[in-house]
Amino acid sequence: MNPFTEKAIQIIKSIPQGKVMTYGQIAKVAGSPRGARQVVRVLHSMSANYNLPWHRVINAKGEIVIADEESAYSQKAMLKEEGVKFLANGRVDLKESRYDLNVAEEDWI
DNA sequence: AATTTGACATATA
DNA sequence: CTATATGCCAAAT
Repeated sequence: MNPFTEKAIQIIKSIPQGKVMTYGQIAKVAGSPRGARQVVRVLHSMSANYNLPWHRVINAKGEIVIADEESAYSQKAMLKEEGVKFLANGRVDLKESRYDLNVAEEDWI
């Protein structure tokens, strides 16, 4: 694994309940500002193995754009359970629920 | 090894 | 707001 993937996993695991992060943010913090898609891959591929809270990862608009409707529905339900605020549009309130994370490099791994 | 593929982002019109 | 285009990089095939 490259550092990016490792960091991405750590970051995702560190997202607290009631908070969400965007793909772009995770990628950026993990070291690749344009690696949003890798975050997607990491999630989908590693979620089963690493027990990642994939449901706390959404796109930059706060909208759930997941291909699987069941997954999207579950995600929304879980987020609501955790206290994430949803707007009337069905979007997550990023202003309130986005988890801004600053990495100190050595703290990870 | 080479090519395709993604739970996407950002820019531009 | 929608639509189209382009970039991006690791995992999967």
